[in-house]
Amino acid sequence: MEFPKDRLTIHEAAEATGLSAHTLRYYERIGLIHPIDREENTRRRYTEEDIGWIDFLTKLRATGMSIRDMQRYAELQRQGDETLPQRLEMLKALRDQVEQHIDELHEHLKLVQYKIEIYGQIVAQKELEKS
Amino acid sequence: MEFPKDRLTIHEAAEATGLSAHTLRYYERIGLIHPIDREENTRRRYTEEDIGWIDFLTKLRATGMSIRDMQRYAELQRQGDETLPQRLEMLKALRDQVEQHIDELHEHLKLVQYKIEIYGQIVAQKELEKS
DNA sequence: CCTTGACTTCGAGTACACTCTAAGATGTAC
DNA sequence: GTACATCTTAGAGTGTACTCGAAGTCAAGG
Repeated sequence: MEFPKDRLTIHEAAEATGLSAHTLRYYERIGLIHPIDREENTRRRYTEEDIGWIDFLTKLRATGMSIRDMQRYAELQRQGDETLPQRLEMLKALRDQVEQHIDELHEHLKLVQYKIEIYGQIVAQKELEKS
Repeated sequence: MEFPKDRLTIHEAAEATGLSAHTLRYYERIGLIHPIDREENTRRRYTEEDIGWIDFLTKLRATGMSIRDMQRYAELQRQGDETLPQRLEMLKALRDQVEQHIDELHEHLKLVQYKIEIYGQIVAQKELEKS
């Protein structure tokens, strides 16, 4: 068995974040995640803070931010507090994009909903005719 | 010059739909669009109806529907009215997906907004200190 | 000690959705 | 009728974001 662990193995981190171990290594390789500490051997051990950062990344991903932009954001983050204004700008741009995307989805949703109603009526009508 | 045209060339169709001529041919090749009529020569001429269908496709795309699913939908459409129930099901599934996606975007937007506020305060504070 | 299995790196492979190119045919302008 | 632009097809190439595989290392259990 192991020691009481406040730090997660790569598979536990994968479990916790919803990413695969492959993807976690990939993200680290391309600089989205800082080099994770290795404990007592060559293997990665993830802290709660690491998991928090990865969760934030997956949320950025889910908003549609590209890997390239996430790399840029992570790089700024590593450079410390003097990059706060740039990060703020990135987040504002992201917010605007996401809001626009949501509006567009609502627009398209209306059309889909309209088609559902039309098709639904026709299908219901045919059901009636059959009986 | 040409004859009074109620039908669009591929570039006019591209203009009208926001897709490229390349993409229009590609969509036709993979069966998203039925074979477009060729008028007086070998060249495609798009009707208003064609444009309408392509607009619908781009809206489906914009909701996140995959090319594969759009192929399936287009195939059902070609098979005629007896496939209405299946198409209805696809649209309902799409609607649910899009609604879920919008909810998720709202969730992430909240986080981004929160960060913007925090970072905004810190940045504003630093501005004050400088002066 | 030796097997088993999970970890490591790093480069190759995959899926998706285009996007472009080459080679040839055809239409339009002078 | 001869440039020149624009169309055609089929197939190759691109960008993005993973995803996998091979080959090697390491650690615990029997």
